[in-house]
Amino acid sequence: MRKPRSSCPGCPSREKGLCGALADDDLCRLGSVSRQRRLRAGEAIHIEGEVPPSFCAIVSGVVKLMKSLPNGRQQIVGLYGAGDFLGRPFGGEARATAIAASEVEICWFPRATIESLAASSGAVKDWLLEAITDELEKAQEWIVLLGRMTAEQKMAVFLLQVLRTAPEARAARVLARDRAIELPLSRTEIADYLGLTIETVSRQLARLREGGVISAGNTRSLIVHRPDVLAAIVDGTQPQAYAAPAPVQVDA
Amino acid sequence: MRKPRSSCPGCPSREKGLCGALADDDLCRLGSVSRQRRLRAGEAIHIEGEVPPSFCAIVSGVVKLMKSLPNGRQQIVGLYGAGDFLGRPFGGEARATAIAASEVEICWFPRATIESLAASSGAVKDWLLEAITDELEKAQEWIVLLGRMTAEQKMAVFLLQVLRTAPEARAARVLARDRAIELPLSRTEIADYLGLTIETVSRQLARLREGGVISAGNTRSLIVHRPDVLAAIVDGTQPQAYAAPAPVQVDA
DNA sequence: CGCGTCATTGAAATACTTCAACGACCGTGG
DNA sequence: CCACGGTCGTTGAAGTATTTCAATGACGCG
Repeated sequence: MRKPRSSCPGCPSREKGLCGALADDDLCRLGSVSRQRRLRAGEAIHIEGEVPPSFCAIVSGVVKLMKSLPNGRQQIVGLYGAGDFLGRPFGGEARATAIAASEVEICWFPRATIESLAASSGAVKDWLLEAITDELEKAQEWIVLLGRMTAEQKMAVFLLQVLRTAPEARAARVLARDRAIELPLSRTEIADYLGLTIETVSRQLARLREGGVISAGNTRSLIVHRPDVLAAIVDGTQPQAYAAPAPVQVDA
Repeated sequence: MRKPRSSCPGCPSREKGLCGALADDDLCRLGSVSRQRRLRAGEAIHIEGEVPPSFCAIVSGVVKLMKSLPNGRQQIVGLYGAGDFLGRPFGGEARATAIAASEVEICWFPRATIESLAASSGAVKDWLLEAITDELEKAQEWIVLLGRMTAEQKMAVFLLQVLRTAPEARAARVLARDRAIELPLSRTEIADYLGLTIETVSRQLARLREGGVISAGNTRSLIVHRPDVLAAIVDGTQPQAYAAPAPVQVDA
């Protein structure tokens, strides 16, 4: 009957996520009511203004949290990946809409289960507290980016962030040259994330390409030749013209 | 020896703040190690990169949380007032600098006390969780403001926010006409809050003045004649030219 | 093959910034 | 008391980054 500690093998929530903070019997309780779900890109998980009936953990894929303005413009206020948790214990209705940005697998629990789990377990509250604190810190960094950075700097931050969260990031140093990356977002989504227009995003990428900092694969992938230049752009060194093109050229 | 529930009379943390969530004996424990402190505008409470030795509750005044960029530009990432709590249970070093924006009174506790309090009391954790969740939601709204709003809209949001948090806000409806308000921030601070330059802030206020939406007191105070116009500016109705000047004129 | 979506590129418009000068306010010290 | 210097806010003019509008190109799918 009991689920052993080794249940959900390979699920990112088991190690770094919420489920790792759970005692065995709580994990069992959660496991018995959880349901896996697979979403296609564009499908909504919960919608602004509605009370989400559930919490969920992201098993794989990327989810974007968005807010819309009356005029129809949108802004992505958060991005979540494998191991991240979606939903808040307090707060009735959702203040933003969560949508799958790629194909996404989620693990899905009734609201009441998590709430009673949190009520009985200090460890669960601790985990939630820490997760939300992290999220707040990221949000504050994003505030700085949106308030005080140029389009060029925003683009550089974004690319470095993708570099950092790429699958083989731990092994290869973030500043290693000539690394290929997959962009988790479309141009429109990048624009909504960085507070720019899609055209500006496109032009900034073109500029980086011309400067030899990156080179294009297809639209969803590219190679970052000079992450050091991206970093220099972010802290405002590297004023305008980029350094000499990457010495190591890829085949072309 | 025990502090009765009626201790710290008038302190905003007792009703809506953390101290309201405390059991009597915990409150006593906290009271015995707390110290009041008064800060002048500009004094720092804790500094980015340093481990704050303490937590504190704001008794009166306004505290700004700021982050600095390498180029020296600054961005306010949060604003805290009476009853708000400063400091996080997790997280060693502070990720931002907290500075008194006005004359401020704080109630000050050693880090260890709060941490042990949180460890033993579920109610304290709940309070922290709720407080941080609120803060995150505000941060996300600010992300939308910074990413997608024009200077005019940002200014309108700011004025409405001041209107909402003004002392007599509960009594007078937020949308009541001709209310006088005190600005809690200097022009420079408003600029750092809204992600603008000081000149743009000044010009937007001038425009609102010309349109009869507000009128000037001294630099730190003004009268909002038409909060409804401010609201219309925020949702993008009220394209450019403002409505007719306020029918009710102040003496002049 | 043609259509729809998504990305790129160009040219013009514009919102905001930057640079600069000026005015108001405030406390200090003569 | 008034002159002085400093900080802070306002205003103007010029510059620039980003947006907007518009056209074209690439890709995928029926």
